[in-house]
Amino acid sequence: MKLIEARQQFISSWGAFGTHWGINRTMAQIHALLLISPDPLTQDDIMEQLNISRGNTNMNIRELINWGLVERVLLSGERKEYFTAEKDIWKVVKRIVKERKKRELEPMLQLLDKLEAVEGDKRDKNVKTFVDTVSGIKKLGRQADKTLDIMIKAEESWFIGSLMKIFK
Amino acid sequence: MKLIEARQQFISSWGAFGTHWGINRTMAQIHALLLISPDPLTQDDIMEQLNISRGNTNMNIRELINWGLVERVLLSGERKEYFTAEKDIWKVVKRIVKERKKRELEPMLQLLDKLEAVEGDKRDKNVKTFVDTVSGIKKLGRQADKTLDIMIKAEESWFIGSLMKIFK
DNA sequence: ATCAAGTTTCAGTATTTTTTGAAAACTCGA
DNA sequence: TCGAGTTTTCAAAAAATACTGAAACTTGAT
Repeated sequence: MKLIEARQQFISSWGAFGTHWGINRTMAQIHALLLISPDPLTQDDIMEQLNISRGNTNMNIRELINWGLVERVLLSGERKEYFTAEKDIWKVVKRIVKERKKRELEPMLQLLDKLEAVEGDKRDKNVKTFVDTVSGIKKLGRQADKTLDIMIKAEESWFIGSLMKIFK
Repeated sequence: MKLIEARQQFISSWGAFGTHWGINRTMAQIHALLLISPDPLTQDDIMEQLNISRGNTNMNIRELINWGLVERVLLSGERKEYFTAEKDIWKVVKRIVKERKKRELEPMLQLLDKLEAVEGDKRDKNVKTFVDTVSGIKKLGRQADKTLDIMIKAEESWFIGSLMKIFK
């Protein structure tokens, strides 16, 4: 397979992959493109390579910057802004985990705390089932929260090494 | 907070949560409703409680059954089908992990194997960056794959216990 | 202060995804 | 075999989401 074809396939699969995880196709594709580009790219480079409009490109780059996956680079003597992606995949994963934890897991746990304190007699099976379900999710959620915290701080080598030992 | 209100909030948040993870709102809400219902429900119960159409209800229940999160129950003497959700959250998580691994992670790893073998000279920095990126993702992906396999087989108590010891 | 290069915004449009509802198909007792 | 009760399908409609392109804005050199 030629490089040009392989790049195309990587970008398109990364886009499709993203959509299964609540990330929009274009954002994932821009990320993919930057991941496999040795040098920083301009907005125009990205527009041209992915065949998307200026507005779309701009919005999605901004979102990637919010997620901490892409950064602006200013090349001396250049007026244009360049963009580059973090290439260390372990760092990328940690960033994503950290953001999603903050945006989704933590608010969910807060809500569950509130819901667990529902009024009512636990002898009512509706109340009992509700409280038991909420408690169960909360317990596992809290555990996940702690585990992810440690993962976020870990070095890749340490992380993989530990897991290998622990998990058989 | 009254039970009725708490249930409503749980269902609606679970639905919103789902949409961030590539799961459609209705499917997540039906799952939520079944999780907090002590007894099996019929299609009509679900339609009524969530205010959705028969077709929508039917398709999403079927999808939940495909995921192994919900099962049909036949009550003796009843013509109607009833549905119930697995209540053990650890089992639910394992099922979801197992399915998504099969549907998404494994195909991605296969693709990466193919892409890594791209033709071209590694002294070309475009080739080098591409291959390095793909290899990096593959390496982490394989690790995740192994780790998730072990998690899928694990008991909740063992899992939490181990993590607690290892991670601090 | 002006201008040109570059960036951002956002109303309108297009696309994708989800939902509806009615018809078809199925199921089983009489 | 019939038919009432029930489930399933799917074309069309609605809703949600993403994308475009042109105007507004920003920046920095002259």
